[in-house]
Amino acid sequence: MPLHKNKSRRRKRGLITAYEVASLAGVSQSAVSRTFTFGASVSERTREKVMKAAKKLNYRPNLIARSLSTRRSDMVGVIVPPLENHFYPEMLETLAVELSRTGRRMLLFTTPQDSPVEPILEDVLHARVDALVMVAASVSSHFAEECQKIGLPIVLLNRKTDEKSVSSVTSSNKKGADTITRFLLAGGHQRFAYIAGLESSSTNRDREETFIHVLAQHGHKLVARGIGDYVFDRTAQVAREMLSARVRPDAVFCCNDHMALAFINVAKAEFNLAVGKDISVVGFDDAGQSRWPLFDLTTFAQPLHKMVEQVAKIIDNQLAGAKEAPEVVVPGELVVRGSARLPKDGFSGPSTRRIWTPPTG
Amino acid sequence: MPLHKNKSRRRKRGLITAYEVASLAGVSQSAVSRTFTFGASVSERTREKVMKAAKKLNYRPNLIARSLSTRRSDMVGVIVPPLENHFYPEMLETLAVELSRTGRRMLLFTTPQDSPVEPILEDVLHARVDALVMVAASVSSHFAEECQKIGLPIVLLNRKTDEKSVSSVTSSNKKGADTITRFLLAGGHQRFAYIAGLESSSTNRDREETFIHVLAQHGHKLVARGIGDYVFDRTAQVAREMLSARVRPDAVFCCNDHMALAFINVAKAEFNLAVGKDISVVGFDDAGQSRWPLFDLTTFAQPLHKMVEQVAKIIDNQLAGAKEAPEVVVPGELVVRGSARLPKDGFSGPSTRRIWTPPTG
DNA sequence: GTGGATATTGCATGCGTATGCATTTTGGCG
DNA sequence: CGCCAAAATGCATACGCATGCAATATCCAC
Repeated sequence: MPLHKNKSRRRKRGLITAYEVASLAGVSQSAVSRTFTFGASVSERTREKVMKAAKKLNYRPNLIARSLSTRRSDMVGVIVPPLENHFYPEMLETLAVELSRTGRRMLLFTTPQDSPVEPILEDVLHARVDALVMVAASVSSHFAEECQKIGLPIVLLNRKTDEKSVSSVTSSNKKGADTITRFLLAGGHQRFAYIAGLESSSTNRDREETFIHVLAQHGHKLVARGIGDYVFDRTAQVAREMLSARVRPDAVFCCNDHMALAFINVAKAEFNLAVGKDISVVGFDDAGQSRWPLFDLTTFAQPLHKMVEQVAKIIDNQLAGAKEAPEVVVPGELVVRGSARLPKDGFSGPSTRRIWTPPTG
Repeated sequence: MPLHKNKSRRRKRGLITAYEVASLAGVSQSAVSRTFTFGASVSERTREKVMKAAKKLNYRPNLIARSLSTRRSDMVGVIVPPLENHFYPEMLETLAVELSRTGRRMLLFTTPQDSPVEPILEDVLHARVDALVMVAASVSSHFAEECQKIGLPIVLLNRKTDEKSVSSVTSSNKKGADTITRFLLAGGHQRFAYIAGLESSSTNRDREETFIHVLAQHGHKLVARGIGDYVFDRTAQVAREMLSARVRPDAVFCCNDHMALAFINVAKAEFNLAVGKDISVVGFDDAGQSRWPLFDLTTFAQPLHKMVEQVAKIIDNQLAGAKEAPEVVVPGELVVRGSARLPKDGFSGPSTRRIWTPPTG
């Protein structure tokens, strides 16, 4: 059956290859490869011939094949926590831009609420990414070792770890919590409450410990504490209980903006409170919604761009052979809006963005 | 020097290969490959030997190499619009789960506000993804042809197109707008306003045209119209103008929830209006924030999961060789909350989730 | 012009897996 | 125990590109 013999490899997905371009351009496949490899040695004349042929055939190097050959995929695995907290979509977008800027692509993995990351990590490993960014997640020592063994750089974003082989980028959580506490104290508050995120998270620990500590230094302790687990609905429930209690706090520090937003929702909509007057609420992150008129949240801003830049830099260094896994802490600042009563002084910055720093001394 | 002869190629990133597993298991590399290829022909005995060796060496097939060989990357390119609108992070998460469920990984590309997708598409193409999902974006005919030529399935999500080679999944925009309009009419409203998204989007066209049309059928026309471009700040500005105008609308249909939230923010925080009483605001999507106490937004819910399931199904079919590019429309429903004055009747559904449908006839 | 240094080029091979094909083994049945 | 179909296995090669190495071509100074 010669009919079937039609071996014209009708490749459905098979695109133009370097060989075909080489053939059309009258050069070797190597020349084509070199034309598309930055820094390779090709004469201008050859390059032009190749480019012309490539354009004509609409050729682009097959990145899969390139990866196999170079043993680099130029892909970075990114693991994100539940995106309900809008700070993370923002981080994700920032990360996407930054990775793209450094010539890498992003393989995204999400983690459902309350579920462990471990199973996902398996997937990520086999995808042959060049590096791994874990947003607001932690790593087991087992996995950390595993990755170190195969030379896969891991960067934690918005979390820290004790693993020496794992890098991390956070903002100054302790400094932030310290500033917030002093800000609330300077505002003359008396009854402090804390709403915790996941208690296992380093971020929560740093912020809460500092809050408690500085309060204690000034002779205060919490009148209430709730656990929101970084989840809106749980936090809303905590808020209801806290606002219904005999002793109602007049200053609530929420471990992140997302929970602060939940708190404000309940305070305003269900308890008809004037937030910023009847009760002060502060958050941490400076997620976009904090600027929404209904929230107008005073919060310690994490410098998203700088943090993400650091992530990219760490990845670059590690892939370039750096051995140390840095633990980067980027400074943030307290953005003052209307959700908390104001101290008399300590303000700075342009009028559009009010920054507060504790009085020195 | 037998010592040095230990040619154990200390590859930095090079992991265990099928050959090494084969060697340890005492079989051929083919056997190893077959063990890890679903449906391949291997005896139970061989499989066990291989698995044992694989486990011992911590081996997993190199997906890059597999892709090169099979000409399938099992990656789907996903292009998302700015995530400021929280409906999209939700969609993204849903999509991530669904893709993962069907054994695919997600290569994510974001698009900055107000910038064209075209340049990104180039990137995506060269990444050798098996399919492309474009969320709330449109395609040029040029690109559509290009993709069809190389057999790359494209699915638009939350947008339609005239390109016959491009699939799309949307919810019933016209039905939704129709229901919303009748709901507002049944609620006895008199002065209608519309806030448009990007005027070039099919979604906006469908919703706006239907709104205008049904209003006209009942002898009404808009008293105001603004363009929010799906952007919070622009919408807030539009809201300010609209609420300051001589004739203030009593029913505002926002083309999506995100803009409705912006509108409510301004109405409540800046104009001190009781939304749902002084003025009715409805949206479209049922983004998570719509349920927040401060918004309590009445909105036409797009069935996120079903839509995403359809996307996965289309991809499966296309990769299995299907030629038609379906245009799927999934039905949604009006979720009634407190942001708009209620009609007397027409309600159904469990008490926890109030659904309204226009009275028949 | 000439020699030698330098830039360019092509050849051949490797990256790690999947798979067609030929061969061997297994299993079922008489 | 033998025979045949079916299952299992191994061999060899392709996937598309990058790159070390050796062979040429080019360039520059003298």
